[in-house]
Amino acid sequence: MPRPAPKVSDQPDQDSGTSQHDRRSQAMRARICRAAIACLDRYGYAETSFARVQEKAGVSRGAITHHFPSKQALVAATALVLLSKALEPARNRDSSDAPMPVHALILASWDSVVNSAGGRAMVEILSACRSDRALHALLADKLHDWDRQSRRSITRHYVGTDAEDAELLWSIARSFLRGLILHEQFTADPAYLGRMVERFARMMETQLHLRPPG
Amino acid sequence: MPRPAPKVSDQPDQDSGTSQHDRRSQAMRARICRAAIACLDRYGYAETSFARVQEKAGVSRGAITHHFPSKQALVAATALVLLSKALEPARNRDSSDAPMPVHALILASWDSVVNSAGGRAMVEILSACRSDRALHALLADKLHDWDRQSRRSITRHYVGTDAEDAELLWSIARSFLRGLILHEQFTADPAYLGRMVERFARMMETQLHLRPPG
DNA sequence: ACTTACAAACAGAACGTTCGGTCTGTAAAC
DNA sequence: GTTTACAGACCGAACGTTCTGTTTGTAAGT
Repeated sequence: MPRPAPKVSDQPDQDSGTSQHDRRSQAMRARICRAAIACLDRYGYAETSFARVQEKAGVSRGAITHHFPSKQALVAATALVLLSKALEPARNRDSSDAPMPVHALILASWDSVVNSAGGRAMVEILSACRSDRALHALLADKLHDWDRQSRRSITRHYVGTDAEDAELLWSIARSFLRGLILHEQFTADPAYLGRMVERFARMMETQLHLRPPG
Repeated sequence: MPRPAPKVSDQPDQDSGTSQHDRRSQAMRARICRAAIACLDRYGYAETSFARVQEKAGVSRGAITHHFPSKQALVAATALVLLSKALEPARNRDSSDAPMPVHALILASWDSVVNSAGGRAMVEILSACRSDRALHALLADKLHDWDRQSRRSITRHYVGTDAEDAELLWSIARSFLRGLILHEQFTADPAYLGRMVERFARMMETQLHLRPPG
């Protein structure tokens, strides 16, 4: 028995990243995913090709195909990066800091999550999931998990009219903000989107409230 | 002066369709667009190719390229078909019939407009407009016109807290319903979407009301 | 400590397929 | 007889994927 079996999983272990191989590898993956986000935002899922990502990231073709066996695998990995980012605004309020008021939470979600390169890339990915079976197979479970996590995170700090109302309302808010990205095609005035967010936040704070302490 | 100049506009005149040529032509265009809607729904914008539409419509390649010089032109024409359909639920209430209550209006918009093959196709088109410059050029003005028309149609029958509030709220509702199409990727339970629509409608009817008669 | 073995990390050429667009040919309407 | 409405072959480009090198880190044997 000469040596240990080579790593099979493409999901790196918790304690990996210590060796030079792993560190280089992770850095390359992150670099490629960052380029993929930019391409998804600018060109959309269909026009996001290996060639485009390769150019944007400044890496070789082989580097991409080595880490991601297919286009779907690349986009799925990129989606996981985006999802973990999208959980942060709620997560950093979990422990010591006080949660934001509903109005501020919605405005912040729009400004720093949905209406950003990452947010627009995520819309592209969700849209692609509808028709790309391979992508759907790679992402469906992860999206369901993330959704559960997001809803649980909200009910910890906010309440509606009953127990499950808060998560229902927050799902509504997420849907609205996502739809707003597409609404940009209907109006030439970008400020109108801001007015919509503001009005929506005003409506939401009549239904969703900070959970009273204790 | 031998004959009138050949048709240039892809928008048929009001009084056309009388000759056999025109009737056949319009029927073919409608047939192709109907197939395009099905393809956009099932395969998405990127995978909606001439070959797919050709197969779905049961026509030759030449028939498509004859009526639509480019893929973008085909999709743009399809979008116009969908937009005119999406205006109907509000339009048939314009004259004799009484407008629907807010709650019913939202549920009806979801069931018969957004959550249908046409509604999902429209989401694909709006998403594609973000990155496809040629498609954007063909559709931007039409979308802006449609948006104005939709907002005007709403303010005729509904009121919010002030003059422009109703159209703001209706734009919000449209964005939410659109975003809901993409939310389907987050939950394995399709009934959850229905609960979201119901809850949203309940929230909306506290802000948007039927215009009092007179 | 030095060699050897080997797998992972790239690099880049090559592949077959499919795409959107064009181009020629034919039949029917006007 | 001229134009329109199709039919279908054809083309170059771009796509995702696969393949064959080359380099590099690292652990095992000596």
